[in-house]
Amino acid sequence: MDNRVLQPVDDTTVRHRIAQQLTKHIVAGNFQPGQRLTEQELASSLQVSRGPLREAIRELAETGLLVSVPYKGLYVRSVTRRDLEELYSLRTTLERFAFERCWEKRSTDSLADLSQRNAELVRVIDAGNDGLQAIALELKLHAWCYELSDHRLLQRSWESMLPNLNLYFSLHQRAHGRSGPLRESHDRYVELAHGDSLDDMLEHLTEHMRQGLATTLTTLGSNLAS
Amino acid sequence: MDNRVLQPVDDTTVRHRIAQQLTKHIVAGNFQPGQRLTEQELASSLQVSRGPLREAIRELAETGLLVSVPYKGLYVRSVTRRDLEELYSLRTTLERFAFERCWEKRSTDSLADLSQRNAELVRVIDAGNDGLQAIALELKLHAWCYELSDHRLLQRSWESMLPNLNLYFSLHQRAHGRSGPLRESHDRYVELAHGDSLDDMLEHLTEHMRQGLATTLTTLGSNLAS
DNA sequence: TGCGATTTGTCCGTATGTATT
DNA sequence: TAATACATACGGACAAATCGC
Repeated sequence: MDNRVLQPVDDTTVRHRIAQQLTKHIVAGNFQPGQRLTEQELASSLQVSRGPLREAIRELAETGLLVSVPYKGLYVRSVTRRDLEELYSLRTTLERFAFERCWEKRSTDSLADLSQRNAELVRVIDAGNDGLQAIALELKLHAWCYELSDHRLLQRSWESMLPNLNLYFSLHQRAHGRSGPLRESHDRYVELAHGDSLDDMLEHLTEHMRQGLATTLTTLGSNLAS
Repeated sequence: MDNRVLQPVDDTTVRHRIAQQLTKHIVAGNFQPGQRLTEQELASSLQVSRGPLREAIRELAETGLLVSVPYKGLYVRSVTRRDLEELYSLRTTLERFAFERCWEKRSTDSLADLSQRNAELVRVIDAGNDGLQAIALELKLHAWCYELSDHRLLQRSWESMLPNLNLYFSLHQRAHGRSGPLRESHDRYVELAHGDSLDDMLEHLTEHMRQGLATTLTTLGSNLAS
């Protein structure tokens, strides 16, 4: 029942803690998109030295949350319409692939797991007071097919998309006032995942993504950069 | 005519040079797969301090060429059959997506560019004395659809696969004696890219990948780890 | 055009934590 | 258990590059 949404964390290294802290701050909106960050500020505010901080910066730069330009500076990623379209289209491709890969691997246990994830998502949505948690649970629901696909490289790709998805959803929510994902938005998704037609699943998945992009674009609207 | 295959490099930072050097050494086989590396050795042999070295290590660890286990050590990636299958399957998915994306963007200029890349590949293969160059040119040929797709995130995905593909092909070549890609292996690929049927292109692409994986697996055979 | 200030990049010495023997 | 080797982390220093004046 506990079910930590966050990945089991290595608290062991400072570098990793810094990376998590930075990710959290960016997603939570404590930094403005496009804002410039200086290492000295970060180091002193996070109470760490520049060494592990710079290593953590390299990791976040790989996922795209931070943009590092040699000798010029460090910037928080700014989200453009193009970024959203690219992420959604690539994610659609990868999630379709994940379902193709996991389709034959489905079992009663794993399907029960999927339903469980949806139930928890619905529960938190109904509670209605923790949008960030709802976002995390929605992503945890979508993670199901990647985990089941048993494809480590695909899993890595998903995990590299995760921070960006978290950021986009979080921006969406802050723009839209308070609203996480819709309550029934994944019922058919889960239902089709239980069913017999992979084609139906893929088609709905594609439409689900298209819909998500559309609402995100309209909601964010003028809040997008460049 | 020059046409540097390698990306235009920032020589500006030591960190970047280290990352390139390490990549080159791993691909060239100067390190054994699974071999443990110590920072001090690397730092002294590369004549750099541990600071930028550790940052470069983070970058290579993200692409998978190096595996870093906190407080234990740093290891050169060892290639398993599963790794090959995963990379080929994911690459097939992404390259199909790239062609779908770039299909309408094709022009006489870009198609001439593609033919040019194939011509250079064939020329180096015929010369027959530079396998690594042939590998680089084959990858440059395949990069065409990613570049034309005008999808930065997809492009990034391709670039993160590149070092691994380089490594696999290089292993293949060292196991097979001296042999780069086959001379006519991409003629039909290029021909279909000029054609009118996206479906035919995608089908051939998928088969091309399947074939590549098969030959790689049989050639490497017992040289694979675990 | 140059100059100074700021910041990133780099190096080194040292101390601590961890794994392995 | 102790000891060794190494990764990790810290802090200070200097060099290099960028930006504003």
